[in-house]
Amino acid sequence: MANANMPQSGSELETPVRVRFAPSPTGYPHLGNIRTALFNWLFARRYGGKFILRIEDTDVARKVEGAVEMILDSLRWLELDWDESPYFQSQRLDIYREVADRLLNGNDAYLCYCSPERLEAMRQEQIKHKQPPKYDGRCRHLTQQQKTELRAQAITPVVRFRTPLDGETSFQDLIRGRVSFQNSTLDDFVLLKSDGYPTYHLANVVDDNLMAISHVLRADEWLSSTPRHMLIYQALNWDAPHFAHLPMILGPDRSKLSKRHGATNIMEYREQGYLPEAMINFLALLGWSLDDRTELLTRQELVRNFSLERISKTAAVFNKEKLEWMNGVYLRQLSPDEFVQRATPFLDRDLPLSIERPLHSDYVRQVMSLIQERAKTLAEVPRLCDFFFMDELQYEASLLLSRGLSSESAVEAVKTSLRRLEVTEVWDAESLEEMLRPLATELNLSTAKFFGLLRVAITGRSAAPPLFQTMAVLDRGKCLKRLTTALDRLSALTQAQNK
RNA sequence: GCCCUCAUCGUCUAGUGGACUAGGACAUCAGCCUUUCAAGCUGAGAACAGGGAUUCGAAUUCCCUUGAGGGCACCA
Repeated sequence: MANANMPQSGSELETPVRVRFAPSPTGYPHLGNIRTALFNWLFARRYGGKFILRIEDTDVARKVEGAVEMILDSLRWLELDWDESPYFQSQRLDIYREVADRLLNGNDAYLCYCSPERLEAMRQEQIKHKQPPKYDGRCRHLTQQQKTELRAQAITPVVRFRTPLDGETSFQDLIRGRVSFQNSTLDDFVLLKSDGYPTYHLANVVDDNLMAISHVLRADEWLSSTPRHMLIYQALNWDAPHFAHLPMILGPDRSKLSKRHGATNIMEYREQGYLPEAMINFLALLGWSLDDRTELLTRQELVRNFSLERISKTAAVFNKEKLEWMNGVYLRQLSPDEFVQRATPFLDRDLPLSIERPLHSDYVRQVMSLIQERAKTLAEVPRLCDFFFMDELQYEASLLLSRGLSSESAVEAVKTSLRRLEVTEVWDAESLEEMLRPLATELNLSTAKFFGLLRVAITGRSAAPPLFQTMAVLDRGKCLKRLTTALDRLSALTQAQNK
């Protein structure tokens, strides 16, 4: 791999590292956008450089309300802090105009009066004839007289770059090596639109130069526009930054990430209960690896070890199961207090409204200690523990009779349990187990059947945290009440069966 | 259609000519643990796209084919 230009350590840098994340507010940021932001951030932090945020809002028509805030919120959520307050290209129009004029004066650009309709028709025609769609250059060689006439028609022209007709343009990509393009396959692309806004190509080059960007780390989809950018740099006599085109993140169908791939907006992962530290770890491993075995890395470890050499060239399919697993690992690593703190907003949000707020924090703490190792996301915490908070449990009476338990022995078992529990002195998990385990033998039931029965009676479900701990957290009153209810449901069931 | 890029288990990846009977992780399956679930532990199956060439020796280098992705706007 060609890494001659890559910084080896802070002291050997030819120029300070300055990278940027340059999203356009035409949509909400998704996994791919954020992965790009992360790699830029890691690169800046690794080499003691600057991470710059630039909003590329040069498309007035496609601007999405709230997108800028969403971008900033995403970066804040993941703690990808930027060093220079966000730049907005829409506030720098005069700068691009000036550079466009300079290109015009140097004959590296020209005014084009072609209507969008003509261009569209031209493209259709080219596609129909299986020709590559390219601007045909009609306005490239206008005579003085034609120019005067067109100017008189009050059409606002666009500025197009005068792409060399032959030769080739190549550049060194830090990840892919040398990449070359025949200029003849390029066309005279637009630099300045008729609304006075620059296109991506112009604004991008101008700002990267003005902001002294040293390395452009961007997604692979930009690779084919890089020769255009190189041509602009050359025409302006500017040094180009180093380029590194990152492998794309693909949806499960192996196509570019888009709305139809589900949770498109990165903030939805927060809603779904993913931890930012898990997101960072997971995203870092999409296209980068430390070695042949390390999966779990802290932010600090990522910063210390990140390097362009270890970025892979292959596009990666986003694998949600692995994210879930990793999130579970991070959840279990949290201290109990921290878990409570992180889970509480989700409990407030998703527990049934009938449950009184605010939740009792000591009680929540006890419940969470039983839930922490069972959750893969914070969003599933409420439904894992709602029975701890509810008054009435909804469940099918038949659920009490799993594993071939007869209703007669179930009734007997619940009755006996109730009698004993009513007089149990100490209500903690250990005492409860000491009392109930021998009872299974006494009732001539397997522990699986007996405890399974009690579990459904106490929690309303067949899968729950360990029975005795659950009973201990719920108080005696609640447990006895639930057992009584279970008894009622069992007799109702028996009566129904006998009819 | 043209241009560019990429190609190792289902998925993320390790691998930079010999240490590869190709390693790890997720997922899957089986077993253990166990009052259920989860976690944990043990184990299993699972890949170098195909064909040439270079070489004493190719997952690793080169070429071709195939496949995949991206780009070809007054969008970014």
